[in-house]
Amino acid sequence: MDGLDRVFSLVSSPDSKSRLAGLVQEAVRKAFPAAADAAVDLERPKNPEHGDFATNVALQLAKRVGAKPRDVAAAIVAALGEDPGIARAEIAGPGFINLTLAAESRFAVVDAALAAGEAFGRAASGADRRVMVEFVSANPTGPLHVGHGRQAALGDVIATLLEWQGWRVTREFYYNDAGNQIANLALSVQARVKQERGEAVEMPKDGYLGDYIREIAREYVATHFGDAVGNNLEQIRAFAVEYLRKEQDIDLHAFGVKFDSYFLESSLYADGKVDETVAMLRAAGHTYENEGALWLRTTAFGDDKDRVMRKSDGTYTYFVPDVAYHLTKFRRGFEHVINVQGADHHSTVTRVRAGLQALGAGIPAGYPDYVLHQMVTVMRGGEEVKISKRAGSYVTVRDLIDEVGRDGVRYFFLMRRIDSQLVFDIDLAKSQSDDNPVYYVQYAYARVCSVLREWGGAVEELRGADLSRLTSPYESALAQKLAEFPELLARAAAEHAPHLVTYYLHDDVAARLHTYYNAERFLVEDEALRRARLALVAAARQVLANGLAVLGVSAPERM
RNA sequence: GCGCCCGUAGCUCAUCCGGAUAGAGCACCGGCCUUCUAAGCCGGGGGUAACAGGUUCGAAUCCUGUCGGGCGCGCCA
Repeated sequence: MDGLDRVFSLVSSPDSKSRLAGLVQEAVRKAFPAAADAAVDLERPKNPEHGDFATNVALQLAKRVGAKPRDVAAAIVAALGEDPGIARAEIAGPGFINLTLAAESRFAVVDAALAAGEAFGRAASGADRRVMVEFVSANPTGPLHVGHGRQAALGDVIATLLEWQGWRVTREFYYNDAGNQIANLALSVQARVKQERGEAVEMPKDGYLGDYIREIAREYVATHFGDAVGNNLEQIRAFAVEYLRKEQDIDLHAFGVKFDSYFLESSLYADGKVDETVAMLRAAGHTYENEGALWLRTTAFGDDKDRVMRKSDGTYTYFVPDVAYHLTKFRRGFEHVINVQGADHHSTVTRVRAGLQALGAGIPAGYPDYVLHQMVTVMRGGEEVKISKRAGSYVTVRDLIDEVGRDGVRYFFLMRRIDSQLVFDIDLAKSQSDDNPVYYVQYAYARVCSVLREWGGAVEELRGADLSRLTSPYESALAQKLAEFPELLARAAAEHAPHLVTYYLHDDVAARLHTYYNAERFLVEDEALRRARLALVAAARQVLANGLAVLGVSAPERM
């Protein structure tokens, strides 16, 4: 039995939700054999008077078995019988069944968290299956902008969440290092190179105007010699792409994001993958020629208009290498692929999927998954910040990290729902106050560490504390929230929703800890009571540490 | 015009695979420091969940329409 299984069995211990759900399921089977297949969902009621768990199964079954919901609930409760883990089973409202755990079950999470340590919250549901998360994938034509930052944070944390569920994850970065935009980059740098050398040349139409183009040109001039140096466009292109890729790597490293693989669009041409894809599409019979261009009939696969594959000038649109690229993902063995992109790219979703279907290569219809995030705006001093000196028309990730720090930038990018627009408030992110969520959570962690330092908190000594001494409602509320951590991570992973983790850490753990500190004291005469309280906060510390680890945000022991 | 996302307290936002009295923080009002970080805590006021219909025992949540905001609609990527 490896570590993951061990932890999984711990959090699925006899006190867990899944065991209770099983018991209720069994009771339903006994009471209503005809409805034995009914799904039993347990939820955590918001109102503590409604017990530790509640199920609406009686309400859902009522119509099917032709009885009143409360009568159905009564029959299920009768069939449930006695169980040592359940203190009470009550029928409430229109027909909810509310289950209250025995006290020792309620605090079982404390020992589970202390025993599992850094692994608390991990699960094995991914079963070691492979999944690729592709994210950032910025063109090497300039510094990373704030949208890339949101993508970097989201992609990295979604990947981590999947790892915690037992998936084998590959983080991949796709470089569009071919095509018009790169040609435009090369021409822009070339113009600046010539200007550096005193020639009066104009910037190309639609050229890149940010200061970084000058930086690249200066660096190029400083390292390349000879009269013709400004004329070697291919060399300038290669130099500029290399320069910007290195820049992006530096920024991503500073942001704490690591990729397992980098895939170059240019390799698709070099390896014949683009030609192969075109040949496959033609052979599948979904292409046609019109006005000198080659088209793909994507309308046959749900698109609202057909798409050009090969332009009348003989070059391919970006769409063809995109399809070729996703074909390689499938052929590399990734049956599950998640692409993290800005919502401004949402039109590619249908198109790429249609192209993959048209290949007739046996790729499933919804392939790949997309996570599309909405746009980011940056605020400072109550006003929108739209430009940076270096990039000209946009704010860079580096600007944010330099000003706010890695932890703050990551947390703020993760804090909102993916499909909500995000306002990045620089002043708030920088502030050292409890208004700043990341500061608040990190502070809560530092303060737990301080309490345990002060009052003796070696985890080994706290395990096995007599938790029946914990009787305050603050304590059972905190324990219940800690017990939800594994479920919370499972849900965040399944829904690709890192923001759930930020709200959980802030509202459910950090805020409850502050309340608890104020309500109860640790300096108490009663040694056993003190140990029980310290064991509970030590479990909370572990949850905070693990949650922050998932987010890639540091957990400082002192602040 | 068409497609996707959003509209929840004065402000910033949670809740959304339908559940019980829609929750946090800020701001506002009133309390709480002999002990662990007061950078804190407790209590209070504040809601037609944009609007109008529909489905349902039950709708912020699902469906339809209207209005408002963002993004996209190229032989650019």
